[in-house]
Amino acid sequence: MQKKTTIYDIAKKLNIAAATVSRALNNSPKISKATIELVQNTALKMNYKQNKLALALKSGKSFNVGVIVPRINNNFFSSVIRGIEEKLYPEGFHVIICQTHDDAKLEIKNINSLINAQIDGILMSISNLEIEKDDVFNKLIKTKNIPIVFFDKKKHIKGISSVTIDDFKGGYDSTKHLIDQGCKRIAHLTNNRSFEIYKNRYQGYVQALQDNGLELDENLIIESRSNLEDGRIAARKLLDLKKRPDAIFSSSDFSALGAIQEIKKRGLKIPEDICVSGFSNEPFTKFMELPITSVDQFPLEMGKEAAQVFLDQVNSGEPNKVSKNVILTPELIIRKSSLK
Amino acid sequence: MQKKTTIYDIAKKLNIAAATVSRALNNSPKISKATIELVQNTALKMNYKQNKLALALKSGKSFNVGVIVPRINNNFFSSVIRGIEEKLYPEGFHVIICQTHDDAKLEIKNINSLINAQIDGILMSISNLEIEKDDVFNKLIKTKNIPIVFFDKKKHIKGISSVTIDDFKGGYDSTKHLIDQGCKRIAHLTNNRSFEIYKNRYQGYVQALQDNGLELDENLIIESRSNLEDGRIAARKLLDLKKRPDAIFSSSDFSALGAIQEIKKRGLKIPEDICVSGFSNEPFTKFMELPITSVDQFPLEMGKEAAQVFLDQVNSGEPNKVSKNVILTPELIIRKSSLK
DNA sequence: CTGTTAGCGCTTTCAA
DNA sequence: TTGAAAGCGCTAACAG
Repeated sequence: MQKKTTIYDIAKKLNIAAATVSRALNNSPKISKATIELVQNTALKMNYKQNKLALALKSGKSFNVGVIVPRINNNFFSSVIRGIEEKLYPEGFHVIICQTHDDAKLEIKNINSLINAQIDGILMSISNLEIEKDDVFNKLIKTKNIPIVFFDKKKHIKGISSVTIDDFKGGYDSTKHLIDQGCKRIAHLTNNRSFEIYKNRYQGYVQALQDNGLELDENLIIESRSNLEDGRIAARKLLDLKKRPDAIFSSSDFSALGAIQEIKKRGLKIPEDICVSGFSNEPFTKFMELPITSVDQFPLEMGKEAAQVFLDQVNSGEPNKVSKNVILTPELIIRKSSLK
Repeated sequence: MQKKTTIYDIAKKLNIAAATVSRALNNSPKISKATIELVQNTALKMNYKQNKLALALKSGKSFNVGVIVPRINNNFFSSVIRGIEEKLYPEGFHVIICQTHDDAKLEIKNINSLINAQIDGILMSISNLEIEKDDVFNKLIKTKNIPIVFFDKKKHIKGISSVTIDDFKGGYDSTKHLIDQGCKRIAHLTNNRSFEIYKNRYQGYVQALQDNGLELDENLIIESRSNLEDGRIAARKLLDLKKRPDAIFSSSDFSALGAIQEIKKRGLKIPEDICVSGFSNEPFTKFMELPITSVDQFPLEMGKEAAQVFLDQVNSGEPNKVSKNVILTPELIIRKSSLK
């Protein structure tokens, strides 16, 4: 194998100083056109590749940003990531993706790994609240001078920016739509309401009921995680009630799908007997034989916004002085599962 | 903001040499227990974090490996990545994920970005063949001394390892199963057969027909990409034939789903009128009201194997001397869509 | 067991 | 317009 060519190799070959090569490569205005051209041509010929590591060591910037998400194999997160990439690539940043698999320990580990890798910032959807995150983040902000941007799931921490959607509106609109369909007993599949997103969707649901003179029945509110199995279990509970619901607003497409499977299994008809709506507008909601009403969170936009906030902070010079909270507006997508 | 602490800060505080600190931090056996403990404790107190960049610059290794895939938002690729992570994290490597979105230009760009980031290896599912990849890769292997491992989609290049599944068997088994169901006119949705995976699935299909005395009808073979729309289009063509098929073996779950949608739209019954099977065992094939027969490619295993091959090469000292071709065995998962 | 020194590849003062 | 030299943080060879 042949050694990588460095600016010294070029310098030696041309009998000039390495510093000159460096400047020429960077198109410094202080260097004569002739030298610049000469250097750049020889660099090309010698197959020179800049060593970013050295640059990073020197400048203290790595031009890498870390993105932490629970998992990448769903449309929502992978779209957010795509949005981040689209915004950041042109600026010369690379994107390092880490998955937490909803494991708090792994999340902390990921953060530390990223710090070690000298990333210039972290964009993340926080996946755990049990550990005293504030400490971790406060240390992060103070010790290093690294901007952090939360998207989707956030925690309110001074100095940390966030990009979220108006989950309250998402919950409100979904519920209102079900009410408009004539539903009177609307159930809600919620999730850990320590997370703002779930709390807000829940509150939107409550408000819509209230605004329309419907009573809040605690029996119709079930906490479950965002997966099929939990959706099925929740549906079972609801269908076993003496007075079963005539609609379900789920804060997750996955549990909505689970619920649908269970409802059908019992021989009930959707939307005739029970209307169902989900949240996130995952592609499968559209592809199903029975397409599912859902709320689009504009993940691509969310990613772009998060990246923009990061860029703003980095470019501001004082990364953690300015922090910003962006709230995007979601859109209810009405499909067969709730359309009587 | 406070400057990051370096080994020099620790050294100064303890009145010892930086080298000693470095050794102590690395648990060198040449250092007294007392010093080691002292150093490590002060390091902890001073909130010292090793600067991996400096380490990388020094050692020439970054402990980062790059993974390049067309996209991360499908189960297959995200599972492979998960497998890679599981194998590599414990070894101290980090995983940088890049998406090509099937764009050849972007793929080359990604490779170069990764090289620039000084990654220690590349694991990838190659997504384009049109550019003279050999050159790119040969240069990569010779100039740098970086191991490359192909998984899923590969190209046969000397010195490059690969981990794939036995696609021939996947194609053969699927077709044989359809034949066993009594199907006589079995169509095949293939894809660009310049890629070995599609060629092999196709050949398995052909062989199964032949072994069972069925004739190969070119009209029943349609080239399409792995998405719903292409599946629909292909199905339309097939259903418009004078003698329409009684089964479809698709080399993609996505186009299988598209085909199913089209078949239903025409009022035909699955599996009664037409049996359908896909490839990849994407989760939705299981969740559908009509679960789809598919071929499991064991992506988690594939990722682990690819990572192992990478580790073997790195640890061999001469990364590109040893290359290895691993072939995993797929499994046909039979579901309603093909079970008469 | 520990210190000194050099060097990974690059940029950036300071001088010329 | 260019060169010399220092330094980013770390490790490793050599010396003691």
